[in-house]
Amino acid sequence: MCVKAQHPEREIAVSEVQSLTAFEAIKQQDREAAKKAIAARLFRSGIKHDEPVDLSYVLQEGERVEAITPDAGDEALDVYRHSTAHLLAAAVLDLYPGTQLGIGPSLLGDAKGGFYYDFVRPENARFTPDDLPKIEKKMRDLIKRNLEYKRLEMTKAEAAGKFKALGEPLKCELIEDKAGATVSCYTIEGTPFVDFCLGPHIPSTSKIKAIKLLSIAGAHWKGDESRPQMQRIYGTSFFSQEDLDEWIKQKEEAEKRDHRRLGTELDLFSFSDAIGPGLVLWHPNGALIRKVIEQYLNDELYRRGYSFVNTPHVTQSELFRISGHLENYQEGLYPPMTDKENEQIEYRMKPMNCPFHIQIFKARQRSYRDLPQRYAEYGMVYRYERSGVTHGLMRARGFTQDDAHLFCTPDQLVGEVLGCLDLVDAIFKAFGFTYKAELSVRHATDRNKYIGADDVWELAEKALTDGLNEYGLPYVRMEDEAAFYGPKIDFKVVDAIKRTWQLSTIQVDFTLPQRFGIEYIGADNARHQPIMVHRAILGSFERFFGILIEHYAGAFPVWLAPVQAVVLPISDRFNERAVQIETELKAAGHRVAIDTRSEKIGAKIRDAQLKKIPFMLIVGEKEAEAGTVAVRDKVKGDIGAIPVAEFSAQLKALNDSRALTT
RNA sequence: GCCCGCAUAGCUCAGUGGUAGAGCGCUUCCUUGGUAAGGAAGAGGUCAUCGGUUCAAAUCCGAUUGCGGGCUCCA
Repeated sequence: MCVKAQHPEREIAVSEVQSLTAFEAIKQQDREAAKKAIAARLFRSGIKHDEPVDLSYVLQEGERVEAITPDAGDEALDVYRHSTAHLLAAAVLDLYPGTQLGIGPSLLGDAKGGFYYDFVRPENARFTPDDLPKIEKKMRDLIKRNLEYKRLEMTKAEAAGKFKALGEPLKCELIEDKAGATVSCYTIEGTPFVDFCLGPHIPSTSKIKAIKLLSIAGAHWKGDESRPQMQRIYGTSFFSQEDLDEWIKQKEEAEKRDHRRLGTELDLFSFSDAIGPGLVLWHPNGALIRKVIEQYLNDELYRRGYSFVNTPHVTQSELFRISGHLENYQEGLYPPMTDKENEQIEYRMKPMNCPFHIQIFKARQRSYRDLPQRYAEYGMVYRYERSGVTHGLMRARGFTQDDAHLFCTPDQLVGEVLGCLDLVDAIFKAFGFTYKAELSVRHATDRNKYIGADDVWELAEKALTDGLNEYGLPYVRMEDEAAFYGPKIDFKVVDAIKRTWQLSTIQVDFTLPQRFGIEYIGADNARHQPIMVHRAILGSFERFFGILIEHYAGAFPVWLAPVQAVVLPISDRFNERAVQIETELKAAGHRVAIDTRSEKIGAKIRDAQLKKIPFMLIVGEKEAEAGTVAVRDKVKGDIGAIPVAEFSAQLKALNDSRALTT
């Protein structure tokens, strides 16, 4: 057998060898790479094979390999963490015999950790947080012993028999699910651990350099709530202690930005047990920021030909029976209220605004000349999120959508899509977010789960695609991700610490116009069904505010800051002058506060810094005499004294341009 | 809804069966100062709620509520 081992740059012919392993092949080209390698990338007839392979893989004719070394990024980390998950399971089996194994994959780019393994302990025994250090210690012991990861290939029947004997029914179930005659298993030498696993894995435990177990969580087998719940242990691992430390540091940084913590510290919002879970109280500072955002949105919407509407928070259930929500989203609705005078009638808190906007459309006869109609509303909706899923502002039971519904003719659809794209772009830029677009279309062949005729779907998809192309916005096409009622474009923003959040959506809907029987009179004097577009930019004000708080780490830019500048007199002697300055700036429309406490200037500055106020205006002897303020920028520090009017003009410029930095 | 954990002053948190603590914040007084903490005194708690064990419970047990980490769900 002649096997060619190859380096990306230089091809080296390898002489006749028997059973050349990936490791040996790599070693012949590059001893250093072989030393660092944790797995190998396999090529068959020059084409990269789907799955990477173990270093112990025996090369077949026409195959070549490259080393996967720690600097290979996610590809390497994936193998490495998967192997760490196995190490975790081996340690658990060693410490807690009789534990059943679930699955143990690696996770990449996940805040929860780098891997997990699911377990079931015998006789309802449970892991507690105290167990984590013990397990971690055992993992380190196993690392020190440099134990080999071994791959075993066998028939399905053999594997099933093996796991049955081991008392691993869950593994047997997984094997049953797999197609194909042969399956692979992995062991870690010297431990009781055997796993049904595709691989590949690192050659031995000593490759693992830095580990940390993070948390214990409940998780259902195969994510199915009707199946028993298991205990999941989350952990992470890195190629070096430095990388792990860096990750921990970043995690701490994210925790410092937690909107729930900052919401309390900066007095932005709260929840009250007296009111109920997931129902937000906007405090003056938070509500002010929200008003500023709303005003900005108002301007953008008016300019783009939107009309504002207002609709009630409750409605007779009938409305949502017609829309189909009652049937499909019963679980997510607050329970009904019965009419006091007629038991036949029940009311619901509204989970969506669309049927209300449709009623406005239906309130009179519409001509094609009236279209498009663009109804916008900051509509508060109520969804009964299951207890245990609410999460600060990010997941609330009552929230306010920046909702709009566009009713248009088929010809107008592309234009409306373009308008939405332009709006999305303007708004995300104002807040300093970059973003990505995803076009979700229906399944390529399976059409059963969608409603609406093919030609309408094609029209809608074409309108969205044409819009994206005409606007010049790159996008990812997502097959099989469309809603059952139409295709959509979703937007994901990237925040200051590189996390992504889904915010906006533009959805074409064929269902509701049909269900509610809305129509317009066309130029042909016939009745036609309008096309309806749902669109939200921020999604919900509550969630968007939470994201903004974390994005800015609580330090809002001037145009959003609840207090834009605080006047700090050096001593009581200058309080009077300070009040004058405060009054003058307030009269000019700025949001200004004053600190007349009998504290030293250092303390006043410190407090203003902690409140993240953009500007501090210090007034002492010199400034009082000269009619100036000594300006201290929160970020840049002391930037010198200028006349009050000049500061006012500068602040106005920053505010009006919605500058993100000073 | 489910699994695990947590609940002590406005906030952050000590307190392992025997009369409730700290720092910050708050109030008052002193201090009147030049770019991230001046000093002193004081107020503030049915230890989430309900029940149980005990001579005695913040502390042990059970339930409830809320919060946190996950699972699941997300029109």
